[in-house]
Amino acid sequence: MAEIFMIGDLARLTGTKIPTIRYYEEINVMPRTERAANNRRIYTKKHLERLTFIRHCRDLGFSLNEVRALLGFADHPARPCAEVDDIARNHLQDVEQKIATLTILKSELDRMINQCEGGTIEKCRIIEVLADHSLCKEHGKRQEK
Amino acid sequence: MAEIFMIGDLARLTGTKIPTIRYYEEINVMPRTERAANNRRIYTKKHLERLTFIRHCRDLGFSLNEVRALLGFADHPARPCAEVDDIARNHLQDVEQKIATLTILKSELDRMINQCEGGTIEKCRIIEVLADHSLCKEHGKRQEK
DNA sequence: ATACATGCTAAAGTAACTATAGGAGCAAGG
DNA sequence: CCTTGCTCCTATAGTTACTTTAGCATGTAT
Repeated sequence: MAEIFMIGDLARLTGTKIPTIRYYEEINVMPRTERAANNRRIYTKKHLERLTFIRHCRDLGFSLNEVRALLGFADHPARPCAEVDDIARNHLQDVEQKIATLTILKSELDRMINQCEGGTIEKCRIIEVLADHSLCKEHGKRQEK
Repeated sequence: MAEIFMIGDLARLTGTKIPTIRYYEEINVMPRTERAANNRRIYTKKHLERLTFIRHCRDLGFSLNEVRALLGFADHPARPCAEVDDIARNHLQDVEQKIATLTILKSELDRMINQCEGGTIEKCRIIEVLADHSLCKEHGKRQEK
């Protein structure tokens, strides 16, 4: 039995705003769907999965272009590995890089927060750390792509 | 002796593009400065420090509005720093969540690549992993501000 | 029958820049 | 003296990934 969803259902189930879903359709990240007699979009479980996938990727910091590439994997599961291997490795590197950067970021935030003793701003280490680049362990490595 | 800087100096010293500095001025994150006879912006060490602060915040993923708030705090050293702490803690949570999910994604990519030995990726679980809502601890809280 | 929710399209607005066009000021080289 | 090259200026448009608004049609509940 084919379960069907309206756009609002997808929105609720994935935590995406309705115009965003329509936007994804416009830029061909989500496919154009069938329409009901009243012109409303009709979605299936496949669409729900695809949208969930897209949103997770976005949450993880992939650009929509990267998401398009990742969707490429999902869309052609039978493609020979050789064609895909490269892309996969690149994405892995991407992910590793992101984890690394976020980990550094986390430790800085940790450090900042722990040094703050709840006094006044005058003595707030957070502000101090943010103001003084030399207190930052990692520098010179701004902007990835 | 008052050291002065031109916009290009600030750009070099902070790793910011020149149009970005002008943009910061336009949106009042950086102040309007004095101009030299030839209409060029003149900056001082204060400006350099402020820009460094801003860039550091941005690198750590704070929005410009958050930066504005942080700059406001920095300007009022006598106030309690609980609010600063709050902004930082919220941000830390975000970052921790992202690391957790990326780590799952990484192991999935690892697995995909290792399993790929000249065959096909019939069992591409990547979409399942990323489409699986249950792997996402935090949901319903997409979109912070 | 009349709210009120839900859907549609099209267009404009937002954040945080980045890029492009066109032009001025000034030092050094031929 | 003139041109080349560097840095600066303003103003405008483009980019990414959405969000908001306007105006209207349809569907469901009372």
